[in-house]
Amino acid sequence: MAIAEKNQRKREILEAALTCFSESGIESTTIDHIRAKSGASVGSIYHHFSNKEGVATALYIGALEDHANQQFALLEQANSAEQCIKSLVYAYVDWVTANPELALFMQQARGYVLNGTHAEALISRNRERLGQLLPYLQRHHENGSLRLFPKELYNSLVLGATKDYCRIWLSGRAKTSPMEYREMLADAAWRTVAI
Amino acid sequence: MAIAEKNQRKREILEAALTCFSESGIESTTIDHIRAKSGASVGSIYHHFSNKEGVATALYIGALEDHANQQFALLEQANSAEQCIKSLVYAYVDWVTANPELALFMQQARGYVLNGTHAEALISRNRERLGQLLPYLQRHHENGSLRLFPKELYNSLVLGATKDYCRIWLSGRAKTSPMEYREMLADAAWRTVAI
Amino acid sequence: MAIAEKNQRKREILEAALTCFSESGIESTTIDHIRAKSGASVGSIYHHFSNKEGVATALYIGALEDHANQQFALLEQANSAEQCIKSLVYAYVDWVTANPELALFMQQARGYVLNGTHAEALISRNRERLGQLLPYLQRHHENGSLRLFPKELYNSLVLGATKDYCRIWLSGRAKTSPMEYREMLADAAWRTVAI
Amino acid sequence: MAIAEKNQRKREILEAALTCFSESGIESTTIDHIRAKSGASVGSIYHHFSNKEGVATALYIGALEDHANQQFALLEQANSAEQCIKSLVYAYVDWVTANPELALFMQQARGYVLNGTHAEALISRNRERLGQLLPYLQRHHENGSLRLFPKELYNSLVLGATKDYCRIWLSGRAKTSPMEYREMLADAAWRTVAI
DNA sequence: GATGAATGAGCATTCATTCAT
DNA sequence: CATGAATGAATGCTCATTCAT
Repeated sequence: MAIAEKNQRKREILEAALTCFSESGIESTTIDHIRAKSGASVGSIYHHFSNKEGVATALYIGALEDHANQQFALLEQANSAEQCIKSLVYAYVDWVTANPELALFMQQARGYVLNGTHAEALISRNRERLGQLLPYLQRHHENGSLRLFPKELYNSLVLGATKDYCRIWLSGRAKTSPMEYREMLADAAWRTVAI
Repeated sequence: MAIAEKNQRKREILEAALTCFSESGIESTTIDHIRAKSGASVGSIYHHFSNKEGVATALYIGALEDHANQQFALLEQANSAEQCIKSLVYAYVDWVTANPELALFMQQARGYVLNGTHAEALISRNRERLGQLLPYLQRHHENGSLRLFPKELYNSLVLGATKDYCRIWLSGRAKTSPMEYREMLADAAWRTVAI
Repeated sequence: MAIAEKNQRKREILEAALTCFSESGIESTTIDHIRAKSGASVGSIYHHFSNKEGVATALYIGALEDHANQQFALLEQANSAEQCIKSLVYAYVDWVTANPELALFMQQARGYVLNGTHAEALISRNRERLGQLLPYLQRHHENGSLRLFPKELYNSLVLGATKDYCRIWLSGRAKTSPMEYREMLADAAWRTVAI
Repeated sequence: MAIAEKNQRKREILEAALTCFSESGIESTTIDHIRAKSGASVGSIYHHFSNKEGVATALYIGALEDHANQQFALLEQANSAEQCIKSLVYAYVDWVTANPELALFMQQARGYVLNGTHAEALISRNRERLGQLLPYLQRHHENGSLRLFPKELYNSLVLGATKDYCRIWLSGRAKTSPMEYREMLADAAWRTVAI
């Protein structure tokens, strides 16, 4: 379970919220839905999270953290440029298929959360995470095994296809799990950026 | 302008709605916002479009049509597998950079419109359009110049990176116009599916 | 009736609100109380007044206007310093006894309305009204028939006792109508500021 | 400091409440505001005072007591009708300028506290206090140095102007401290009721 | 005495939609 | 076709109060 929260009540609320969000979308989910599904009272929800936005943000940050951790775990085992690139695809596919509800939520959440009060905190955190990623890749640039691309294009080239298919799958428009295309997507990613 | 509507009042409403939608999101846009921006009355909006959903759907369908037309115009000039694949990228980049407001709207709209009354009509229309696309590609499959992939993966492999970067650009997280990366993205797409 | 509003619906709402406000206080009156008493719908209330505060402000301004008009009507008939001063007391007593609900409301409203969005408009309007009052009094200063006091003290010296008794009467703590003490209060006011 | 309360925690709560009340009004002040300002916990507030109303009432009664004491202290030194009347003004002005926060609170509190559970206790206490006042004045009536007025009008005639100006000053609408007008107000009061 | 999590009735306000003119 | 007043269900949120620890 990607929702790591010690306090039981908070966890119950977050889990209920996640289900509601991924079933009906964030904006269509009402506090009362979350209340009904979580068993907590309205007041309790507001006691632990200041806002509906607060609930979404807590979920969002937790998921981001979780995904980043798994990504780094895989990256650290990679010994070549190829393994490195493929790790990124693996990490994405693995996380999405392991947490489809959260993954679906994350797609809607960006627009919702990034308009809220916590936008700046999130953006700086994201930058930081990206900064941690770069050293891994740069190592291989120097070896000459990676094509040169504008930095801002890299992520899209490596993960674009994977993200797109995952999105389609999560929305129900494709039936086959990304897991089955894991290698294919990793190969394609590597082909895209390899010399 | 991608909004082709002869009736002036209807066009005014659609244009106002588009601006509102892309500024604040579809769900956060109220009929009253559209009324204020368009200069039409509430009653008039409901007279021309039966619904808020009706406004969004009209916009959505018009944009889809427009994009498809441009896509086919480019595809018809393509003489090789490579030109064919690249045309798809070009068409996407060109349309998005020419209609950024509409493009932003389309991303949010899918979720909104596909829950509404017109969902089925849209889905079948989409299938149809995809059906029109296939002959172009199949021609080249038979020539053996394209890799074999599961059909449902094709779109993501070809357009995934492009769509991802466009999304980032539209959201303001990247500054460089996709237009500048048009060739790079087209090359990458071709490299991904070429033998 | 001190509520002069041509639009019938608006008047119904204002009258209902006044009754509620003077019965239960402004803060304790809910929009739903006003809705029930006025027969209008919630939406209609918000259509005509942007706010609960908007309702209170409309009432407040209307009452202020009405009282000021009556005050000037009396003042214009006054030919001496004494008549002038007494007119102010008469106007106050007459208005309060003629509009006890409104008068009660005005006392609570000051604190409520003057914190809201319209505070500044009200303050400047009040200053203006006070400005119109001064010429009447100054005429008599020059005749030497009035004691000299700091300007900011004048109002309290002339009307303080009247206001205080009216307040007590409105709150139910005194039973005798201020109307019965009209002359006594006017005499006292005159004695306070006369040479 | 007019808040005399031996128990430190209770005093902290009362002082915090007073500040909140006079800053934002009684109804707008929440238990949580008081909690934050006092440093006590919600539970602690409810332990010491059974209610929000209980907090306000404690404050109200304490202030009433304090003011009454000062009033009698001055009255007892008065040897003539004139000194007696003026003492009442002095006591009022002195107390208000010494305890502006409390004074502001008292004005709002009447309406709030007199609707609550303790209303009757307060009213009878007030009557009692008024009863204690009468002998002082009656002494001078018999001497013929005071005008005859209906009993219920007396307080307003003597203190009306003073109360009114203090109210204006407390609300910030007048800048000059009542202290500076102490003699003027006392003279005016005397002129109003003297033969 | 102290703490703060939990409760839930209550409230102001929003907004899509209808309909008489 | 156009207008905008009217409707009322729905929603996010507040806050006094209780109570287990």
